[in-house]
Amino acid sequence: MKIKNDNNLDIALILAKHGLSKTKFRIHLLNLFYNKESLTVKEVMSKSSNLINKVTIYRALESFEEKGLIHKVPSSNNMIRYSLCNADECSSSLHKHNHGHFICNNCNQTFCLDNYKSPDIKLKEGFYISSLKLILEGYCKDCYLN
Amino acid sequence: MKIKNDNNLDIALILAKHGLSKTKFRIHLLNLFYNKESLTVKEVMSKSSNLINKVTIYRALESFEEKGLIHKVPSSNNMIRYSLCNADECSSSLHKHNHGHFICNNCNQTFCLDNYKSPDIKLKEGFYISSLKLILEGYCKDCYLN
DNA sequence: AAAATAACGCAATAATGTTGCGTTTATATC
DNA sequence: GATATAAACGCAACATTATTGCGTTATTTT
Repeated sequence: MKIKNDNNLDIALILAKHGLSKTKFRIHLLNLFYNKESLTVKEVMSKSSNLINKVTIYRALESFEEKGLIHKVPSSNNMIRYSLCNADECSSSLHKHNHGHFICNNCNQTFCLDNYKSPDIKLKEGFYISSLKLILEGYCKDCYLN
Repeated sequence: MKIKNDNNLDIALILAKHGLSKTKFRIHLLNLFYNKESLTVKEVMSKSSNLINKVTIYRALESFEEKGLIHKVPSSNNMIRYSLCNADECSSSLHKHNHGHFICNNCNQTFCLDNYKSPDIKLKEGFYISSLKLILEGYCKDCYLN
């Protein structure tokens, strides 16, 4: 039986296509990403078995990023946050995400702003852009009112 | 004699206007910001006397931010980066920087992209935006070629 | 099935950030 | 200018987040 997520995607196949071994944990991890906007190491920990070692999490995230599956979302607190890549637009060398991210200062939930299109930025000659991201921070509906 | 930076600004006066004590270190720190685009704690350390305690640095940056002098620049590594505020547009409660920041992955130099104007983002009802930032990461002229 | 490669777990360590508290320095008041 | 008040500082201890080396286990390739 194939392992599928809520969106009916074949998670194991996606791992294979990106040259990643399909271990129990990595299948679980990729599923997490397909079911949530973005994740920090801490959040992955809390959504995984206590048995999984933190080193494994760090290394899995590193591999996923190298293979172009996920990318870092810049944030103002000191925790690295990862988000699924837009399969068509990203490669391991260039991450271009033309949607913005909204991060709640309180609950750390992250929302993608799909309707935002990035501007056409022109840098000075010689500069190389490897990623372009719009970051909004504030309070989400739940946290702002309470 | 008044202490002035390269731009001929009265640093001590700026501190006073923001309700901050003008200690040797804080004058030095604000000068650093007026002479460089952005700074991490690590960079402040290396540009300060060895005698200054790291706790003092953390607390000074926190105060500067609370008083609306500097703001956090989101980044993808796990180091908090601060940048001078645009005096007219920022208060302690709302940091709106409608220029982008380019951060070099190699040397960590940060460049302001003044010619970029942020889009007019509309979030769902109930959401509150406290900051809006465009982040570009890549390689600067010096690091890309070498 | 065996060999090669990738992933994992453990333990130790590094790097970054925080807290409490007593002391010093700067600012405000007289 | 002296005194009271408040802010900033330094130290030591601690907390959190991230990394490294290495031997073992699991997955993939042949």
